[in-house]
Amino acid sequence: MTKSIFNPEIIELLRKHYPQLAEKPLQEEIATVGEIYQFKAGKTIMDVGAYVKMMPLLVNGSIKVSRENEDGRELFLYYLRPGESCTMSFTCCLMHKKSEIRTVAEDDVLLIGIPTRYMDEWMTRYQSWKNFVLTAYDQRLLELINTIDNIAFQHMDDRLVDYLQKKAIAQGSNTIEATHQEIAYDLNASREAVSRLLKQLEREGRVALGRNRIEFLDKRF
DNA sequence: ACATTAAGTGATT
DNA sequence: AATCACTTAATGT
Repeated sequence: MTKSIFNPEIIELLRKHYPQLAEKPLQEEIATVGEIYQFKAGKTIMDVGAYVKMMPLLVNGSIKVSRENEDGRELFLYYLRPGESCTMSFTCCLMHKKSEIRTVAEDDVLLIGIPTRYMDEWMTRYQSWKNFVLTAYDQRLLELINTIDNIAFQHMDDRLVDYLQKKAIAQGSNTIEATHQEIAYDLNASREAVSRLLKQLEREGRVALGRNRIEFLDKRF
């Protein structure tokens, strides 16, 4: 059993990235039971089927969240940004369920991990915690509905642009480093489809293409 | 120079 | 839109 030590560094991170968690006792409790974790780019943080033992509060970097279906095919869902937390982990924690999703560090990641056993009681003890969780849920749900729309209506071109924009934001650069194959895998599409759509975007002057590289020329991101 | 991997293309379903 | 078969281009050894 690890001894809980009050970590003032966490208070600082909370103040900076989670201003909505303003209650002093809550901050102090997080600083006592929470731990700071670092993950290198590309590292899997939580895999499908694993039991969730902590809830992450993302501080730095981006986390790619994707789902894997029965055939082992992957589908990109969304990116987590600093100030956001993984909605899935709440449910998984509370119900002691295995993870349905995989999370991978898109770039170098810094997060505060909170052991799952506190989720429940904080919901009743801290108003700001409750709000934080519910707001996160609401936002994520809306975004997922959006994603489902895109998939259901099979607008591959829109899905691709959406994906590229999110990836650009997640990587904090207008130049994306990825192969067409990798993108296709994330979108559950064929490589050729991605190549053709990217070609078209290039003809429209929206992107510049290179091997392993897609540069966004659009200014809005 | 050669092998390997990424990307582009046309045809077919 | 997926798959196939093939070409072309870029990169590593």
